[in-house]
Amino acid sequence: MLQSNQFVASLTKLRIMKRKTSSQPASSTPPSSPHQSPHFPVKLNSIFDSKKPKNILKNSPAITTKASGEWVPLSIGKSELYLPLTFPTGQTFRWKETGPLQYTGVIGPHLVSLKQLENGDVGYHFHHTECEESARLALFDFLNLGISLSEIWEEFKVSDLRFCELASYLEGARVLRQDPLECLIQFLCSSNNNIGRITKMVNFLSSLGKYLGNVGGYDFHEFPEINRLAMVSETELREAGFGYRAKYIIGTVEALQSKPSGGLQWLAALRKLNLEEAVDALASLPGVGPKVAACIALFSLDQHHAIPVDTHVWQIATQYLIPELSGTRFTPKLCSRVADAFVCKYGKYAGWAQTLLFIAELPSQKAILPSRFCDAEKGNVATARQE
DNA sequence: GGGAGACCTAGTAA
DNA sequence: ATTACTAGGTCTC
Repeated sequence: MLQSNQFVASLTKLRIMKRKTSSQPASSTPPSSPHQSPHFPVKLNSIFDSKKPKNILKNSPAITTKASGEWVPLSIGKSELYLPLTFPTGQTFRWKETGPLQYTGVIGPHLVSLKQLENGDVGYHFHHTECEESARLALFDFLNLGISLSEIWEEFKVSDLRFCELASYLEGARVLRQDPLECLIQFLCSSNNNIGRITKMVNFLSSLGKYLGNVGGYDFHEFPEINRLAMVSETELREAGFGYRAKYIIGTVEALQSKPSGGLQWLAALRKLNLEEAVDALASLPGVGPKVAACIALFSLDQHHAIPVDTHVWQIATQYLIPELSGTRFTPKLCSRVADAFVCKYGKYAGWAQTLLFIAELPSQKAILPSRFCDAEKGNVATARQE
């Protein structure tokens, strides 16, 4: 078992003690944006504005914020959270890079920026929030700070030499605790798709939510509620480039609306089930198969040993975990086989281990890893491992 | 039960 | 310049 008590304790302390210790010198970086803000078809917004002028885009006079000012330190250090290995690695498509080592996103109703400070720690800054205290709680929750990354990594390192080596280069790759609805809809968009287009699709849906502000050239919105999502037609989604996933969104939103307890509550309840039950429940939604279900389970439902098995993970697994299957083709049936192998090797937090191994396979990371980590990838020609 | 095909689309490789 | 294939899969025969 894992003892993260001290860690939680220190966090609690952090929360309780009003930082009277004069605020960090804070490397403030107003996010001047070299980025151009993504564009969405504007027509949809106007269409729906007329239908339901409610809380959609009631853009209070454009709050254009800069994350200047103070970065409040989380006091957890880089080993607990390194932003570039946590945010742009496929867990969420809602956060944007708004500066050097700086990412901005929305948690519930709160618009927040995070920045890796010069001392390695992470600082946060709320742009738009009505209650600083609840925003902070939401942030800690979202960052999954109740779990000590370094503690669980210690166990992985002991049992796996390769993990140990990779970990020294890829410190701070944390698993987030996202909102289940947001996570579900995002990964519905992800099937058989690439990050660029997924991001575009997620941006489109996000823009239906309440506008919160602009940071670094990006507009940020609360994630739209189920009823708001239900107002979009399949045709509109297709026109927005969703392809066949349009009907997944429509179908899933309808299914959620029809839940007796309400879709939100139904989703929230999945956090209390065991992994298999949660995955089965998710898979009852159109467009949710084993891979997507595992992503949602791991990234939003506290199912820390869920393993999203895709082609990459299949490669990893057949190379290092179940070499007897190397060379064979990946089929959905083998999903559970792979997942089992990961859990067997890494235990309760296998999903967290998988996350690091997955990140190590990304082209962006391969580039900065010593070449010996890449050798085995080409094929199993020279699987020269420790023998 | 499980193995092929089809499905949207943009980007890259032949 | 076309064609084929891939990319964080799922659904349907």
